[in-house]
Amino acid sequence: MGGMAVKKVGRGTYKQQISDDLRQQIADGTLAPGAKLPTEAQLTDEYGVTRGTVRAALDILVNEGLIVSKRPVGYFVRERKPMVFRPQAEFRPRPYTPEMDAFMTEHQGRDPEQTIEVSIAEPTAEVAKRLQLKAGQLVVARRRVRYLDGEPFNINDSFFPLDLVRDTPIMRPESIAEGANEVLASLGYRQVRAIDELYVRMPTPDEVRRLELAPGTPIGYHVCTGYTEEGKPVRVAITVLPGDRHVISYERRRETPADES
Amino acid sequence: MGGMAVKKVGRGTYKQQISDDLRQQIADGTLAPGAKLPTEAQLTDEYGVTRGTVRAALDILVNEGLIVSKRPVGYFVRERKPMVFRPQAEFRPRPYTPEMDAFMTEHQGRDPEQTIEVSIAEPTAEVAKRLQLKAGQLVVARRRVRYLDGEPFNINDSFFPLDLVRDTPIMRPESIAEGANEVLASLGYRQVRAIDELYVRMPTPDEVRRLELAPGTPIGYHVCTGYTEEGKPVRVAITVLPGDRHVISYERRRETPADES
DNA sequence: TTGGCCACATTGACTGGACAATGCAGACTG
DNA sequence: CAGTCTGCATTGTCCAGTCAATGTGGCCAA
Repeated sequence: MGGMAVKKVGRGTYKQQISDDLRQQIADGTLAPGAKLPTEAQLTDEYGVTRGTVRAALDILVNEGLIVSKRPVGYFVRERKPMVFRPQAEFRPRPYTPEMDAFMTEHQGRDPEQTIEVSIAEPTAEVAKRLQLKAGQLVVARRRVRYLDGEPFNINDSFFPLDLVRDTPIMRPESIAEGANEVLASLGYRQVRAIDELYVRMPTPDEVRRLELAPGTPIGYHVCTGYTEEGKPVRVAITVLPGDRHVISYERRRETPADES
Repeated sequence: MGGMAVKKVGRGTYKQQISDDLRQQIADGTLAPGAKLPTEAQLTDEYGVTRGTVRAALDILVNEGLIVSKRPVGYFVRERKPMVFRPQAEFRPRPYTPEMDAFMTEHQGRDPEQTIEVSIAEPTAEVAKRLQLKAGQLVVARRRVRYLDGEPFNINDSFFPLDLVRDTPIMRPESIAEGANEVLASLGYRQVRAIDELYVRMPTPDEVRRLELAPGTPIGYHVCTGYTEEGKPVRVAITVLPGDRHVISYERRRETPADES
């Protein structure tokens, strides 16, 4: 066969074939993370289809989060190095087990920053329900965007009933050295229980913008509700975690030595 | 204005405009969950662009998981009603708190099924690392697909070191009444600690097929490693959770009454 | 009433173009 | 040598069309 290498027919449509081939090459390391893919024009020649078809194939991989396009340079295999997100950290300072480190890439020597914005607002239905607020009750919203090495890493919005935290350090738009939970505790609202909910979904355009997400990046939407000993909810924290930058991790211990399902 | 309603120019490209308009209508309820969108032809007329452009706009929404196309009927707004996935359930039978029910849709009166497939296999690197296996050591893989109302809900693959579970009920391809964990416990490998890792990503084509996922559906990839009192890992369970069908939930209690970050 | 057949509306896949936008590298200039 | 400009390869957007695949619903016959 001469110069015109036209791939023989395989299974499925052209765009399926092309994206399958490329996906395979990414999986087996032929195309390593960070590597440049063939250009659209090259793939057009190679498979003997039009550029539109090649673009459709590449779009599939983009939406799977496997590649990104850097206009006008080319397409590249994405690389991901997630950091560990541990919701338990606030209740459990450092009872870390050595086994964990084995399969997790820690972020060390990176440069953390954050922006803080505090406002008094009407709670969304989502927040009002979890804080068990009556109509008209307001909340204090502390909105943070956290950066690592200058890149946005996650969004963290905390909500407190206004009645509880009026004229406290929580309402100042700056970092709270001792932590917001400690401030609540000193006000008599020590949290002893929390419920975490985690939703997995695609980001809204707003989240894409704020977190500078590449197409095909899903997010974890983490809602944490903190309760006092009496069962009163005093805090809702919503964290948006880009899937390509986080691993969420929990450590659990058996509590009842007896039965299980 | 007469019949030919051509939308005036807004911000961004045509496909951005069109997808933004539709997304807005979905968000504010003009297009309710389950509602049918205008056809491609209608949108083509309405915006005065070609069908290719309209399709590009619709593709955006499909990949955001907001709509699905039902060929050849039309596009529809997706509806999601997630069930609760509680990794803690195995260690913590029913210490349920009433607050939880408030914001979660429980699955009741649904028809659960599952398929089970057992094999002896070489562990993947992912599994071998977590089970701290040496090269050549084999594992028993119990692969399950769980269905609810006839639809696949999640994939659950459990891996055990072959040495530990040879000739036990774990190797039989049927449901284990008392639970695999109890079998392990009776063999002297009672799990008292577990580490959960959760990755958020787009599914592989294989996962799309097995879980019958609609395009634009991300997944939660949950890896649970169970340890005995002595710190020996005896079980790795990998669960693939479609984002549109699950909420992952944890309940936490303060353990050290003292400090926090 | 029931079952089968078929037209039709609608989405899916693809062709073959055109022009715009943009980062990069190499040539040019001071 | 440093800075600027410019050509160019490459991706982004869009047009105007063709043919294929497939549920749906209506029509018709048994």
